[in-house]
Amino acid sequence: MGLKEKLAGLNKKGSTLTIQRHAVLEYLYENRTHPTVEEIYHSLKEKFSAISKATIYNTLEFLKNHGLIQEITIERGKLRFDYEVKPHHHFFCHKCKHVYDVNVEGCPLAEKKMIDGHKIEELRPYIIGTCSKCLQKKRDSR
Amino acid sequence: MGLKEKLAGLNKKGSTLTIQRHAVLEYLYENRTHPTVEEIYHSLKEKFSAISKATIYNTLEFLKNHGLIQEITIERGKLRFDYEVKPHHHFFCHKCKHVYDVNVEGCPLAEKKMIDGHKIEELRPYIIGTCSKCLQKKRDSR
DNA sequence: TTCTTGACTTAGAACCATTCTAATTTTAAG
DNA sequence: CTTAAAATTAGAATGGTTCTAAGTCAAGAA
Repeated sequence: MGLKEKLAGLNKKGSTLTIQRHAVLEYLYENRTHPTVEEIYHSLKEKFSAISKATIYNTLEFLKNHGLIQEITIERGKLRFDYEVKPHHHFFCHKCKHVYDVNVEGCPLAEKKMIDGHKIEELRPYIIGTCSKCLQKKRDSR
Repeated sequence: MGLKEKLAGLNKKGSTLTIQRHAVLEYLYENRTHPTVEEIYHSLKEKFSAISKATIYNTLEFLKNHGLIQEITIERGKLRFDYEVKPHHHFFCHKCKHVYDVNVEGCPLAEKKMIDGHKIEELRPYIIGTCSKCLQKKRDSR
């Protein structure tokens, strides 16, 4: 979904499209690297020197609850966020700490609403390993 | 794999099977509820009043590196551990905070070693939602 | 057995990501 | 313009995890 479309969806009664919210969503739109909260905060701090970390957290929670962004908890004790909400797998390289999107065809959970009587609300298919770049570095260093 | 088998594997040179390590592994063997570090610590504290939290963390790391237990990072900012290391999906209920094992047949990643040039070392297929018990409670309260 | 060395454990401090709080500012509605 | 609700802010508080330095234990060497 485009940025304008998502922004438009926020201008409904009960919610306000503030400059801060606009900025956070726009940042995620432009940076598809699955940034951490810290990264988002530091970048926005340059534009909006008064912005507070609490606002970043509040805004990310707000955007998530409106289904506009996705939370990623792939790395120990650190939150990351993704502009793309369509279900897809994430790969985390424990060497360089990068998160990659990966496409997995034929996931049997893709369309499921329930499993074992539990209601499925969100899929978080995480894969941990060493990414192609780090594998290459290891080869080069031999 | 049985408890005795795993314990036996620890009595090799370079590593020591201490009382604490034995206790942690045994606790996980007996408690398949995907306990948090805090839960493990509190329970073992009753038996071994001198045991330290650092030991719990060290031991869990140690057991994980020996492939004897599995780390679960399904809940924001909290580690959980699982005696079972065979790949299986986990379901987290955001209402009651319980983690359930679920069996998913036909996962296309099950046997894969690589994806997009990245080396797969661990699968963490997490599902978030509302569990059957919490769904039932909601129904009852209407 | 005793000695020595390295591995392990301990208590508590430090760290750091996240959440909370209270005050202030902004927005929307009347 | 006024008012009330919502949003933002700075900084404190929280809480899970990691680090540190000191002490303890275990295994191999003599």
